[in-house]
Amino acid sequence: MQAESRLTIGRLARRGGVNLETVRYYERQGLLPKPPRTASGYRMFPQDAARRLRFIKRAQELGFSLTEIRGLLSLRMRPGTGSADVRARAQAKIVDIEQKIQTLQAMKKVLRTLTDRCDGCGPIFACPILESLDHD
Amino acid sequence: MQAESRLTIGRLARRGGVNLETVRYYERQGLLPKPPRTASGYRMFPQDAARRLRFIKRAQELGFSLTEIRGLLSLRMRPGTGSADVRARAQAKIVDIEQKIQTLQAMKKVLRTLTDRCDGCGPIFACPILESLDHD
DNA sequence: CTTGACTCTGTAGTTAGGTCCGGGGTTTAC
DNA sequence: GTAAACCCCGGACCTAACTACAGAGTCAAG
Repeated sequence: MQAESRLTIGRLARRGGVNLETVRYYERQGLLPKPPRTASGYRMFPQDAARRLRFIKRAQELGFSLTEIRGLLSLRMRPGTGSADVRARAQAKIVDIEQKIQTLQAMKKVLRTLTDRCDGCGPIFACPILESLDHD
Repeated sequence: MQAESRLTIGRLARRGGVNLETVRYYERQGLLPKPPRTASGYRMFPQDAARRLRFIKRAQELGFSLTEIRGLLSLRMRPGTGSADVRARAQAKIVDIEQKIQTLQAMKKVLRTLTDRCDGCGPIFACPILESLDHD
């Protein structure tokens, strides 16, 4: 009925790799903007809703809660109003992200010494592996 | 009664920055080894249990589930048996971690263009910010 | 013009990861 | 030696983030 340029909820769910009910849930939670409806009440999502879904999923895998993700998604510039606030929030998020990266890098390093050194399985006993990324 | 070298559950919880009940929960879930008990049944944890708690918390913030964390914690070398398996699992985790790092770096980059360019708030309208870390 | 796949709303159920509570023993500090 | 603070266990409860269902309307294919 509609052109291919808009997605029904089912198509969107498949493209975004999530359950159909999840799409509705995200809409209720304000993570997806309320889409226009057809005369009969069907939701018709813009194409880029799928990208947004995938973004949400990725951010979740990185430990962001839906509330935090809502915050991230709201970080878009409208010229004039509130740009200083947006800037500040973005900067805070950057710090947050940098910390995550650092912790992950520390984890990776430890895991790599494990795979490297223990290749021939030398004289290492139960080395206190993961405990080592502590220091604070 | 006991020397300072072992922790009661309450002390451990405070040092690890978690609720006391969480410690018991983690013990049940096999994330903390079952500690020895005093004659009256009190748990006495070794000092490094606190480090382990903090590790768990951090890993959670990075999006690892308790099940995955249990897997990470079991990656310690016992010479001889199963070291090839451990090696393989560690390598898989490294790949996993690298992906997380990459996604975070992409996020960070986008946020930085937001804070940098929109400093004087130039001619940018609602730039499709976060959607841009998509490409796959 | 009917049949099967899709959609709607609203409500209920599920899972992971905790958190709280009550009734009871134990330890420590005054 | 007793009150405050701590610990035990088992089980109920809680929040976030889904997921399923029921009962009814809609759309597309043959």
